[in-house]
Amino acid sequence: MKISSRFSIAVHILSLLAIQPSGHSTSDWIAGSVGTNPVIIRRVLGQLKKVKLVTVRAGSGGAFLAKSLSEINLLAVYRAVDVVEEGRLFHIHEEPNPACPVGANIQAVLELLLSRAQEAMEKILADVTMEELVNVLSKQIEARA
Amino acid sequence: MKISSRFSIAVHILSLLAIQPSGHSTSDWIAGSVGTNPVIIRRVLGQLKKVKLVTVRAGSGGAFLAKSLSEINLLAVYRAVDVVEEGRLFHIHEEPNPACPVGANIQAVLELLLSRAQEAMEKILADVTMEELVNVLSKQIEARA
DNA sequence: TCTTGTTGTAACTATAATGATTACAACGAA
DNA sequence: TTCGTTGTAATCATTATAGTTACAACAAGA
Repeated sequence: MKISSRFSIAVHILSLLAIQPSGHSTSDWIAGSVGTNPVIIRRVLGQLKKVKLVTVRAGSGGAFLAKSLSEINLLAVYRAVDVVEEGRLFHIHEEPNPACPVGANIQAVLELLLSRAQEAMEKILADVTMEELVNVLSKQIEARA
Repeated sequence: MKISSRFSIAVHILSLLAIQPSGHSTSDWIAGSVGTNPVIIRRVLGQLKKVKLVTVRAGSGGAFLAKSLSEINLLAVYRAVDVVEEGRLFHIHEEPNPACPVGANIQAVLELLLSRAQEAMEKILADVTMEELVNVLSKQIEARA
């Protein structure tokens, strides 16, 4: 099991739009940087557009950031691309036997404990903004230039 | 995307073995409590056996805890059933364009930041023992009895 | 020793998600 | 009006999950 690469692709797209704000960022051009098909990019852009993280120009083409980087955190991106149903990172088996004491109560206990683990993960995502990420990325680019 | 229910099934099995240590815990009987097929149970038991969390009696049948509950934490169970490849909760797109500054560096940055999120989640799992879980479960059982 | 119930596994199926791709109508600016 | 682009549907291959049948190997009691 892995969380869909839609998430990392979305972060890649936002980074491009931040670092290359002047360019004509068409789905074709973005796809060239991400290494995938333009349709994949359009689909992710559609999801980012729906939550107003980007604007996309139909017809003439091009995508643009709709918020400043400091206003975008990774959890918002993660939610936007819908890679994990909210509160449902762990799949708890759905039909334990209600006639068995353990079966009747295990779901509630697992939900309680596992949601904590999930929340810890999401808190880290919420605490990282695209601004910080782009800073790290820019330093990395300079260091290897 | 969801983390396979093998994990929650494994926790269910261990809870049963803890709460019902006297019984004859065959895969058939366990399957009745979990609400699935005995073969599913045998496969999970096989994984738990491999890391010495349980012993299983071939022939005459039955599974038994091989460690005390306080020695088993949820991360060990999670690892045992192999639901997430180590360090790979997030699938980072694999072929960004090395000729593009962002493409050439995004993987390293994402790996750094996302592994932190993953580690935060796993730390919670590591901090919960089966002993604590069974305590919570037992209280839940009593409260609803 | 034979019988019985169980485990361990292979093989197969159905279902769902992912990622890629083709195709094309709708759009917008030059 | 043309041309490049977006938005979206449809299709496909691949993979993982969960369930199921089948059966050899096994262990212990009768």
